[in-house]
Amino acid sequence: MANKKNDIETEELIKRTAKMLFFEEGKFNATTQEIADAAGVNRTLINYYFRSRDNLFNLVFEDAIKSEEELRETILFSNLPFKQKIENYIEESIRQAMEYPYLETYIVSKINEGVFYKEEKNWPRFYESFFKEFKQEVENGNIEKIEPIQFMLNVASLVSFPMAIRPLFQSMMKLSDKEFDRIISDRKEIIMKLLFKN
Amino acid sequence: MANKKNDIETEELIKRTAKMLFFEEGKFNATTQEIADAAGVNRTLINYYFRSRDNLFNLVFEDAIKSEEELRETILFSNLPFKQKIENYIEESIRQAMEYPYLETYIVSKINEGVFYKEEKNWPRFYESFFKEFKQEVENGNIEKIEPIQFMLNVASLVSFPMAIRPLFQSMMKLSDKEFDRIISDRKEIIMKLLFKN
DNA sequence: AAATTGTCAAACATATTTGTTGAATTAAAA
DNA sequence: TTTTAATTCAACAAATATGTTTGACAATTT
Repeated sequence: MANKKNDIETEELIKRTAKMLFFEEGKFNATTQEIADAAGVNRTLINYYFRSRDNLFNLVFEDAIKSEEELRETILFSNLPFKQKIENYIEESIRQAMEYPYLETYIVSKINEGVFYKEEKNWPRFYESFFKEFKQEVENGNIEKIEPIQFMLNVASLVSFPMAIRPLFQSMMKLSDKEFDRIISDRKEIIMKLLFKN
Repeated sequence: MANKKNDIETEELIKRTAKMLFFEEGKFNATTQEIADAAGVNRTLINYYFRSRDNLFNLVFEDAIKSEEELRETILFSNLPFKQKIENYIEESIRQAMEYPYLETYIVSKINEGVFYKEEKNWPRFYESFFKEFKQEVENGNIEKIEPIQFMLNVASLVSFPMAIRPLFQSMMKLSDKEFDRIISDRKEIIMKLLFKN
């Protein structure tokens, strides 16, 4: 059994193409035809492999959520010192954001459409150890005293928002792609200096 | 000539309803039928007043852009001291964001769809005076030395992002509406402390 | 060689949405 | 009261998107 000619390739190709259209080009409402064209395959293959458009969309969406979760988890729950964790997180977020500029926006807009968030874990508890470390840093005088959740919001905001509004911001400020990329690259250091006292 | 019965009301009602659906409820893909239902009028009236769906959408979109521009301009180019300006801007942004939680996301997603940004002004020049003031603040030691554009990104990010990801963040962190509103309300002070040294 | 699998192509049914039209109704203006 | 403008209703055409079916073809297993 298994596969012939193209092996799994085509199924993966379609998924990857959808991913590219969504997250790299921001075409959130791509039709099956557009996806098929971009992938260079027949439209019927989308139904052949994924049964329905919704199915494909959900698969891609869950992949996206998962990859964001993994990013958070692997870094934030590592054994590195707190400050190092944050630094790695910022770095990795920026890297991901440059690869998939529209990923954040896509997830947000999906949630807005009512796509429910899979809540397998109890996040507040999950974050408890992280919060503990954070409080320690505050006590040590390395971070201004605020709620941990506000700190998280600060980090996420400073990292993700610029990418989310990239098209708007670029056209407003008349920035070339290159200029914007440079600005983003400079952000890690800026954000770190904002978040930590020393 | 002029108007009978309902005066301008209905036309305005439809526009306001669309605005509500988009910016308060996040229904970015609302159909003409949905808008008509929400407004309690017949669907044909949308064509009657706005000729086409696109037209209505563009009107609402331009209104949105304009109100954001006005917000920026009236505050950032006032005669208040720099720090006061920023404080007012944050305050007003938060207020607007609580009234229209999805406004920011809507604009971003529209831009992503390729709706061009009306560039009547040359923003970089427009911001020059603001940049000047900023540099003065840096010299006075009130703000960490960074590029003005990075400062702007910081402000916008810290203010707008939390609202943009509200649904995602709330369900992730299991926060009630009330709790989240409280967190947002606390942000002004937090952001100010982050941005200014003293 | 025969059966299976992946792929394409064309055609079709169905659903959804938009925009239009014409007739009827209501209420206000003249 | 007559006229006019706002509004509803029903029906329809056209466009677009989805999902299904069927037949063909090629390549690969069996």
